[in-house]
Amino acid sequence: MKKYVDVILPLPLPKSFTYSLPDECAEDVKIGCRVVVPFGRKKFYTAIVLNVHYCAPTEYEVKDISALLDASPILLPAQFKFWEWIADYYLCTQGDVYKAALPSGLKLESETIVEYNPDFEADAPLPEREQRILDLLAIDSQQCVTKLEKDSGIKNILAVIKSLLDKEAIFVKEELRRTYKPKTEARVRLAGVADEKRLHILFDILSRAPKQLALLMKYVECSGVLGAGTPKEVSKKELLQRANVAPSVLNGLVDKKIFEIYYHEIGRLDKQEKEIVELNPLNEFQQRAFDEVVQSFQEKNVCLLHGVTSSGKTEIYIHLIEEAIRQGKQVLYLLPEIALTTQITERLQRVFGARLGIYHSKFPDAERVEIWRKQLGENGYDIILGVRSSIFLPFRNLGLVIVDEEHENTYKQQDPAPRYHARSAAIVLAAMYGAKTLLGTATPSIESWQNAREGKYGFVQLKERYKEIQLPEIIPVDIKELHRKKRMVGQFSPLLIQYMKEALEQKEQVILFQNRRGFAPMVECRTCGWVPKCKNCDVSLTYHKGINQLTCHYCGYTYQLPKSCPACEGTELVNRGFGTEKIEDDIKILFPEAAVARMDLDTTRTRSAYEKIIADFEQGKTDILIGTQMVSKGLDFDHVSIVGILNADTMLNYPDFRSYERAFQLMAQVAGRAGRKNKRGRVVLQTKSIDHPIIHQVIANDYEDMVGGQLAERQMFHYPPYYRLVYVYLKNHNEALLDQMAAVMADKLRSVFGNRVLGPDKPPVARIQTLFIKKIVVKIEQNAPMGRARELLLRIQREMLADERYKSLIVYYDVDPM
DNA sequence: AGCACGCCGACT
DNA sequence: GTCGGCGTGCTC
Repeated sequence: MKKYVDVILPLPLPKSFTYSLPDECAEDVKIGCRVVVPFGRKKFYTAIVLNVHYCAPTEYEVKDISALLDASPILLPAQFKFWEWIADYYLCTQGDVYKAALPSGLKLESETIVEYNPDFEADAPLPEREQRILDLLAIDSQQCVTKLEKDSGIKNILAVIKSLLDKEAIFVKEELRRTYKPKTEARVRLAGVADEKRLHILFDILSRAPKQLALLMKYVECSGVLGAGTPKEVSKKELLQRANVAPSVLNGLVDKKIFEIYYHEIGRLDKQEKEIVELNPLNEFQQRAFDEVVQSFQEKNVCLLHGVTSSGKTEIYIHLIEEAIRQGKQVLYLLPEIALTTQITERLQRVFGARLGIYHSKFPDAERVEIWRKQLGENGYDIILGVRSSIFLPFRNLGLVIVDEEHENTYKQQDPAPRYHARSAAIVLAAMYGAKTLLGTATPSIESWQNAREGKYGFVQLKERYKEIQLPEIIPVDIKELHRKKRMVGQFSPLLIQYMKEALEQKEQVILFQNRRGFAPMVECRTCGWVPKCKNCDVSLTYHKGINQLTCHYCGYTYQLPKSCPACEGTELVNRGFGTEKIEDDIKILFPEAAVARMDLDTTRTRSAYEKIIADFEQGKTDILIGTQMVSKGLDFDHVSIVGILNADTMLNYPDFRSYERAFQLMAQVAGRAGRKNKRGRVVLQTKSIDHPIIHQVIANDYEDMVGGQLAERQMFHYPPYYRLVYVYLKNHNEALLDQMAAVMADKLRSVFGNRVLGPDKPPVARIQTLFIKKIVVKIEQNAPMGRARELLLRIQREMLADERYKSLIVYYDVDPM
């Protein structure tokens, strides 16, 4: 009987697709295996088998799968359940989840390759664009479409290719791009027999080639080929190193057919055993917190650990991990992207050695593929330390999930779908495995705080700082007043400059913090006030001094900086706004002697760049570190005596219901970087709103006061944690039609959800790549059944799209937006 | 998503 | 009159 499979494709399509299995692989296909399938007219995708059955579809013609990629599943059954939950809860497709979950090395896609036909002779001169493609193909006869498009600069390249194809000037084929290559090592062995007799003959032959002879001897020594048992394998690199000869010597021996080179597949993962140190004993307060956490896990699945900065939360995590491993369980330790530094990885590596695996988006993809594979087997890592996406890794026996810095909003994926929150998803994942979740932070998110207060989560507090480091002194500076009196030097108050001077004189370090949000550097015409904007998106462009270009932060499009203003022809285009780059320039003028480093998205593109900035600062090579929120995360520096918060108002004025909460968290975290073992640190907090309650709460480090105030507001205005939010985004090319559709959709929503619906509104960025956007907010009571609300939302979406007039509407959701 | 088909305006 | 623009629909 013919066998069929239902598969998930890596596309935002709501349903699965059915393919038939050719007889050769009918027996071997299992749920969770990857298969290559043809989809649409020419494309091939890697799909995941969801289901194997004998039920022949009748509505359409079924295609065969093209290939089976796995002998055994690469997804464990528990993961399917988890994917389903994510797709359901966050209102996206399983294909969206699949795309986010697997490292790209496991998702091969086909690519169209264009090949030149050498027999082609043109009857007539070709159109210019077609000729241009052929000229490119003359250089390299086989190229992929994307490359040709880039090199030729032709916009609608498909039409040109189709025309050339009709003339039989070119051929096309679909090829699977194999992104994952196993790492191999070149190894050396003797060609032919390797007994003592032959070796003596070889020694004689080489008597006049001393270098080659020495290399052969070294090989004999390394491989133990004359000893008993099988000779050891010898890597080329190691042999050359130990014999201390040039590669040409080895090549000579290969040419003489004495040696041969072969390649052996090796893993990329670090296997070398590290020296393992004993756990640090917990101090009295940590021990008490540890016991309380263990206690709370007796009754509750989730526990919130609220520990002030530098209270040694990590040490408690380490002891909990140790405990979980002793019980034969696996641990997932989540960190926000920016906090995953060498500091924490080294600390864990020292204790857990090779039992620790690290999963980070800045690691090479091939390495992530290998970690995935290792996790599938029986001896996966005991601990995975990773970012948001590591919740998708396979686990056989998960026992504990730690979400460190749980308040961090980078745990929420913004774009593209799935727009999931790794904290919430991790709690669900843990529950599926019967595992426990620990949320740790110095400044809990209001949601988690509320859950703890209501008894849904356990709650443990740790109020004593480690080694009695004092909390820093926070000094507010009213820059509104100083600006009025013209006492400010650029972005710096006299007090901050004075403190910085003192610190630098005493060889102490300084951190300056400038929130990026709302403060991107822009260019403005001094004469008419013209500001360059993106031609696709409704945003002003950001100026990057390093590359002297303007970039759109939404679509990534770059522009040359115009020489004169296109509106008034004025030539004075000035820099507006104070990004970290501008501050760096000013500091270099104010403190020419000081070594300055900047840490923001631009300077930390690569993992090594990021680590270098931190290492330099740690080792005192840098005196002043200027940065965005990145500097606030989980870094412990020993010689920072001054922290400057340059402008608190950018955080307070952000138009978002979470802005006060976030401002408090950010400032509290940044302030926590100041202070050393024997000297109290100082934080200069510059603000124009000196009387703002949040400023007072930061100065007093009064988290509970902040929460109290915020909870009251959230309850009054119907926001989380009392209500769940769902943002409904609507997109269309036609602005007028979009407005109309948004109004209709909002009415429909109001007819079911009543006054829980807000909008439609224009979001801050109302147009992205020629698509106009509208946003409708739906608020749902925290204790209302979410499943029912989701059904209603989806029903209304179906109704809209069923209408002849509205079928060009694009709808997507952001559940629990940040 | 990505690709083909089909309908409209600006050019030879 | 055709070429090439993009809106619409379908993919097992």
